[in-house]
Amino acid sequence: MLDIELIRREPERVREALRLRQDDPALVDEVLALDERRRTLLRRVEALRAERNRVSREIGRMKDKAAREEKIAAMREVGKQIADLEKALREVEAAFRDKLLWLPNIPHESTPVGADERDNVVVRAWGERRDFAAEGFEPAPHWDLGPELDILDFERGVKLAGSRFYILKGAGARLQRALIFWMLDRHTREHGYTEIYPPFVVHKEMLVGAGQLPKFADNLYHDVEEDLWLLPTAEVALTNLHRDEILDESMLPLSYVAYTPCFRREKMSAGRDVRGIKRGHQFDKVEMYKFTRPEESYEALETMVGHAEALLQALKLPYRIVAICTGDLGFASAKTYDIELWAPGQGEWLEVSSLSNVESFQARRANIRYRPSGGGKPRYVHTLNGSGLALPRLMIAIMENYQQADGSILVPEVLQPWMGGIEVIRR
RNA sequence: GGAGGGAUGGCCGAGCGGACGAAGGCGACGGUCUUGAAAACCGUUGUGGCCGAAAGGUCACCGAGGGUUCGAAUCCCUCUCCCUCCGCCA
Repeated sequence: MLDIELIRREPERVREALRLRQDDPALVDEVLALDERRRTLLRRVEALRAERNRVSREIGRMKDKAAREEKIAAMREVGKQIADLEKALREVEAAFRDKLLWLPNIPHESTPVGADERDNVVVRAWGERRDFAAEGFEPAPHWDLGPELDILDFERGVKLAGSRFYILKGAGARLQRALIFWMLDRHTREHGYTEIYPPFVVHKEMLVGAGQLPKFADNLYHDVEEDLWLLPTAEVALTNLHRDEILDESMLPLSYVAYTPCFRREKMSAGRDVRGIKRGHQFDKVEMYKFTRPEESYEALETMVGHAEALLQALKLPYRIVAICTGDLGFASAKTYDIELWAPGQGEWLEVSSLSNVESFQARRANIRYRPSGGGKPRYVHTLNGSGLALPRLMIAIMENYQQADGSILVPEVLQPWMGGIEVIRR
């Protein structure tokens, strides 16, 4: 959510932000019009309430019966007016808040300007892509390797839950578990994160707080009976950990990491990436999350990118870091880096991590503030989120990059302690 | 799922229709005193909105949402959460 004062003060800046995102800037003017109506009504209601409060206090002290009745009758009228205005105000306020929730974040000045993903900028790359031609064989895609090795079963996944569901089996399931354990260990022991195990379902308000609702309702699963919503990412739970709290500045920065499954309906991606495990309705992810002071959030973003990179370097997987341009930027984000891995089998770059500084966008929605050490008014924190890392795509990259000519897959060295002695996955 | 009890400021806790944004205590902060500290004493100590250049004014918030009333922390209704007992269950 954006600061309404900023929108009032610099509407053109907000309109420009929407244009940069390829969104319609008219939303800004709708918000401003509602804000104006809201304040007009507020002033009128409050003036009447002030009068009622004043006269009611008088009535309490009055002895003269007739004069008293007269005042009560007058206030009864005022009460009716107040009730009418309050109803109008409630409606305008609801509309105002709703509109405000549809406004995306303002891109940071360092976010590259561009229309769509073609304008994203590769900021650096690490590692050498393996030369399969020199080794004399064609790398196979994971959707062939997995079933061949009996570690991946698409048919039975579909049988249980429909398309876009799959089963990991044997060494495949174990490899994913090894990755989760190993990543959590690195983040908690070396990168200073506190591990969190959250509920996998949350109240609707948590999704509003994190920015998924109202705009992305299509992509979420929810339980109608209890109105509980399945996490599309652990970010939703982590954002709301400190909802409605005023933190001490000395507590900041707070760094959390959580492993959770993530659930997405993928309605909007129907027909895209249907092969393999790249885009499922359910996937696992280890998520990093930080609450920082505003002054240090951009530094924290770079640090967090480093934490994700450290994992890929340890896994010896070649990757590149991409700065997402304004036209491709996520709704809540001011600045985002994606980390992409090369998948030689299916021949494409895979996004295994998306790391964003959303500044105070989520903090405003979820009301997360901190008290400056020197005293003074509470201020909104900045929050950052980043995958560290997403499992299916990491699995794809490992399977396809570590495959051998005979169809077996080597287990990356750092994972071997977690694999119970398995060094090579073979039939 | 059934029966009963509860939810008040950073914490504890009073208030149960009229000057209550809320007694009292604790904690925290500032001051007096002291070589320093403690004790004692004095003072300060919530959040948000609206109007205003500011000073200040005003509104709202006593779990949440409705309602009754001239007036609600206090009365009524609905919901949520917590506690105790019973039932059921990984």
